Amino acid sequence: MPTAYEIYTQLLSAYGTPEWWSDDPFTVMVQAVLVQNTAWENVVMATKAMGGIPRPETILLMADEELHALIRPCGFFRAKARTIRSLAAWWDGIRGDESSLSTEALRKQLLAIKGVGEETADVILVYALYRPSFIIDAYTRRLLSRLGFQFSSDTEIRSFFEEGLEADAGLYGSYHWLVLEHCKAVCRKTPCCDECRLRTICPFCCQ
DNA sequence: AGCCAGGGTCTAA
DNA sequence: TTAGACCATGGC
Repeated sequence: MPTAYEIYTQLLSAYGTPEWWSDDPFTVMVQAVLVQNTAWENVVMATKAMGGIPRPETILLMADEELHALIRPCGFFRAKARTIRSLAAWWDGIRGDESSLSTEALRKQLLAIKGVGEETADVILVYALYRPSFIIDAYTRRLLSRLGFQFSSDTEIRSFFEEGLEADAGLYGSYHWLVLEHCKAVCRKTPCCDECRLRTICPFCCQ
């Protein structure tokens, strides 16, 4: 079985240096909510409809109906609008002094927001706040499963990565992005080829 | 037509 | 503490 770092280097050599989500923290927060159980293309659609993700202050001034209409293509628009509003208020309040808070404290605050679960909290911590908190999503679980790992909980998966890697937000962000690149290319729910069944990371098959 | 997409909450047992 | 229902839309 490969180590967490060996998986990373394989992905890196296969897909090259990954991109960062966005340099604007609030954009990451909003898009992280919009993409919940939704195809990324729908998030792009909504982002364009808004002419870019608005500032938190702007979101807070919008009527529900307006916000609903803008994010409708992403689905679950009532719940997501509420979550985005909560995030806007939260970020508007602590922006600037968040560096004095520990990663765990920030994570706890994020999880206290309705509509923000573990994955979304970790995405925000890594890509918006540059804190190392490993992101575990369906693709991560699927890739590990294909590689032959049998974890019984996300806690175990988190330990596998966080104990096998430097606690570095840049590394965690790159890792998550690479897993995404890989799974979009080859790791669908059903193994798509013999290479996948053989538990090999195969970036070159099954487009 | 039905399934999937970078989830999360709530409820029941 | 875990499983299942539910939330909503767009693409294929």
